[in-house]
Amino acid sequence: MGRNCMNTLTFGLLAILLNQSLSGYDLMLKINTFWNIPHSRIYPTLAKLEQENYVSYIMIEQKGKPDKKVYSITEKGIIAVKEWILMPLDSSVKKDEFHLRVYCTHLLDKERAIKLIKEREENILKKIEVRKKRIEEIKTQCDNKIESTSSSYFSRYILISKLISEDEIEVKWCRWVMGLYNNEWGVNFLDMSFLEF
Amino acid sequence: MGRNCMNTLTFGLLAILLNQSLSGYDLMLKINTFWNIPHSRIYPTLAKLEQENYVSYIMIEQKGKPDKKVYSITEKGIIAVKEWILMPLDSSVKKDEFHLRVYCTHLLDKERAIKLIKEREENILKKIEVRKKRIEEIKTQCDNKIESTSSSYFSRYILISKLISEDEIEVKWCRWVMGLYNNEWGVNFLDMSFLEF
DNA sequence: TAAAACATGTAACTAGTTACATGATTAG
DNA sequence: CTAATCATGTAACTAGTTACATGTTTTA
Repeated sequence: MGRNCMNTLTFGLLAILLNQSLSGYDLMLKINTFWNIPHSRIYPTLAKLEQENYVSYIMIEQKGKPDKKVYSITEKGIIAVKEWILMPLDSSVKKDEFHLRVYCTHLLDKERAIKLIKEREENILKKIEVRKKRIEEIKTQCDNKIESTSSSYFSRYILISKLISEDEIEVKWCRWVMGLYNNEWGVNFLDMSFLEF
Repeated sequence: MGRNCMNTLTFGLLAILLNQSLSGYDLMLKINTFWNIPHSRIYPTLAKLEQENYVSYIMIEQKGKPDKKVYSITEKGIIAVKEWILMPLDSSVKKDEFHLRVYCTHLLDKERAIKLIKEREENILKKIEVRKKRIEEIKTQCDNKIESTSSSYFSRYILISKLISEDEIEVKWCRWVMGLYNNEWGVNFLDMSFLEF
């Protein structure tokens, strides 16, 4: 009850509510940018946050759609986020099953290996398209200039830039690997020229 | 009992055992390259894999150290890995609390924001050092040439190259963001010149 | 002399996934 | 007419974390 119930998910929800008041359903959609959480975790967590006064909600009746609870962050919630953002951050390794498969590519013949890498490349290219549309939306919303580092547009802009840069480097890596499979290498491939970007 | 008990962890353990026979303790250390798993999950999982004949073990008595079980992959285990590596891979978003904090940087003053980014940069630079040592070990082990894409050195080499490239791009991003905080930007910073690497 | 490394295991907990449950509207 | 979207919730499960439990040797 009175014990500390704050975890990454609760801070994630509060972080999103900093910028706008949203329903549990919309929070679920938004938090999927950060990591995949199903609604089955969102709703009980919001109920808990509301009990502990980190958020409050109002019922909104809709026509043609079910009623919804629109949540807003409280003063207590804002203070909690400000404390959390400066807490020591553990740099744990993220689980990525693709990396585990890359570790086993030597088991595959050339065609199957290239298929694995090609599919990855295509998935990432699709992600980049979505993100570039998102960045255009942000630019439009703030009239093509970000007034200061204390604007939430700034945070969103630097984050999406990070995600795109990581995707772009992965596409380069995919192409480098496919090149290696197509014999575009000699004994000198170990000088890692791929990394000189 | 007879039901399918295979998950990402079981395939992770089998993938490592493909290259070398190891104890549960050493498997725990190795799998930490991919994601953090404590020994409390490793030991019961290995017992289950052994029951289902994906691995086998021999007891090794040691002087000055506790006895250990050294696990090896079986034929059944190798077949399972070969099937798994081609199974459809869900491209789910990885949980990264740092990204969530970046999303809130506009709440921080310049000094605190730079501290957050600087600490991230330093952590990644340390990771890069460790990985560059690892890549040198791999190069030494295979006498500075990777004979073919069917060698396990190839898999390990392309994987570590991927991790290093991702770390390097994140360092660049950190420096770009710190530059923005130090007013190295005009209205045109939105042209994303950072991404032209 | 305290901590870390080596080595294996279990217990109790929190986090995350999948399925069950309901029900209207809209798009293909 | 079937699936997707909007909308909220619970139940049952698997995955992952932290703590308990034991014991030796080596390093700081």
